[in-house]
Amino acid sequence: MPKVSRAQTDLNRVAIEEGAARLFRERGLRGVSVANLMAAAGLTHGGFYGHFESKDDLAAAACTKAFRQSIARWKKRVVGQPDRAGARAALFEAYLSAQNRGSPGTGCALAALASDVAREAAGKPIHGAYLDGLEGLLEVLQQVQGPGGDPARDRERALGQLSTLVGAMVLARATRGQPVSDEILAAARAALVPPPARRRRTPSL
Amino acid sequence: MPKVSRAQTDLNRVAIEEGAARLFRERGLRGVSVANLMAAAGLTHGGFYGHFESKDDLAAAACTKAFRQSIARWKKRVVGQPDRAGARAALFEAYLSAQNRGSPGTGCALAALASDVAREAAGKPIHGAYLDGLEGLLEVLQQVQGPGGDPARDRERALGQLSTLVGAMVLARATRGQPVSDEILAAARAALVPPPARRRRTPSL
DNA sequence: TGTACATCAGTGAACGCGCGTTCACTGATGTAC
DNA sequence: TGTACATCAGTGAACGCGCGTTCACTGATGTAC
Repeated sequence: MPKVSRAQTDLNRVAIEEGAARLFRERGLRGVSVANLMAAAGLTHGGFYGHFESKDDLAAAACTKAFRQSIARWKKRVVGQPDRAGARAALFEAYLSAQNRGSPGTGCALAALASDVAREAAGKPIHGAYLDGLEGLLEVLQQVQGPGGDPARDRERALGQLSTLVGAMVLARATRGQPVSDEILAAARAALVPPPARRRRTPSL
Repeated sequence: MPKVSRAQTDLNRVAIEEGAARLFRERGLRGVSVANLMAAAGLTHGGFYGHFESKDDLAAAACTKAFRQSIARWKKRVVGQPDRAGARAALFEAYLSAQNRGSPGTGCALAALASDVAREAAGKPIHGAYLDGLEGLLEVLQQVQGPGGDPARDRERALGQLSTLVGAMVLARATRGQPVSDEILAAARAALVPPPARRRRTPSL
């Protein structure tokens, strides 16, 4: 039909979404133009509206995609841990790493897009995508609380931990290159990972 | 000299900075134009460069001003509290309120500008202003830790608390209007203000 | 299987618009006498 | 105190540029026979 096969068209759409998921997290919703987004997929800007209704439409799709990546990564980290405390420690240490700080484009959308979503007009489609993503990450974290807590208490704990994780990451990124940036990540690890649990992570011969 | 007295010129500069401190926090550094900033002070855009070298220059000045406002407010809240735990509780409850969530323009610059500062190029003047502001707020929080902790431990605790505060606020703002937004603020209060200290705040007849 | 043709994904010029910054000009203010 | 004039804060048009979106066009693909 067109200059490109249907299969390639589908691949192009995926490439646009994946590039957008990375670029929006790196530079913000207003820091990337439609032309930038298409160029990242090897295309020119004119074809954009064959794939998406608007930039807002793609922003919501990219947000959903970014959260799916994070949720899958969190679940993968959780399995294979000996217990819930170990699973939490594994999540927190990975989240609060210098590597995660330096890679917003592949990191947590919760931290990367929070301010952008907060400033978007109320009706924009990204709000729903962000909310769903938050609930998805929260569910993973909630299931490694306890043991023995009631679900409401576990959800509250998970929300508190999520706040600390996200706050530490946005502050560490805003102060990148300064000593305090590392201090922030270390302080959040100290607050979230109790010393006994941390010691247990080293092989106990 | 010009159409306006020297005294009025100084007042105009202050008005531009104060409007900028509010607008940048509300809409982000790229969400406000020079024309918007000048209009907020009742002026037209052409005169901007008589006051500031560039938009980046004003952004740094506005950031410093915003932090000064927050630091003064934090200090004011701390004095008059019976003890350090009470002072922390007063700070946390005020910070994690629905009112603060709804007023980013007059709220904490740490939360409002974190993502914007993280995305600014390394050499931009706002980085220094943000760093100084963070240290200023941190100092207030550090001095109400303990009692009896060593300064390094107090600083670490304060950085952890700051992370939770900022993370809860950016997440609550990103989910404004949804039930989870209130849940986040409540969860952060539960994590930061221990139940005994909370109970002590109610008048004990 | 081979051919003729309709389809439509992608291209690139163009739309109106707002951006940060510059600059010739204005006219009330501050100063010199 | 009154007058003449130099100063410069503020104005608004203009600069080149990039934005989101539209659209006439292209030409390889998929289809009908």
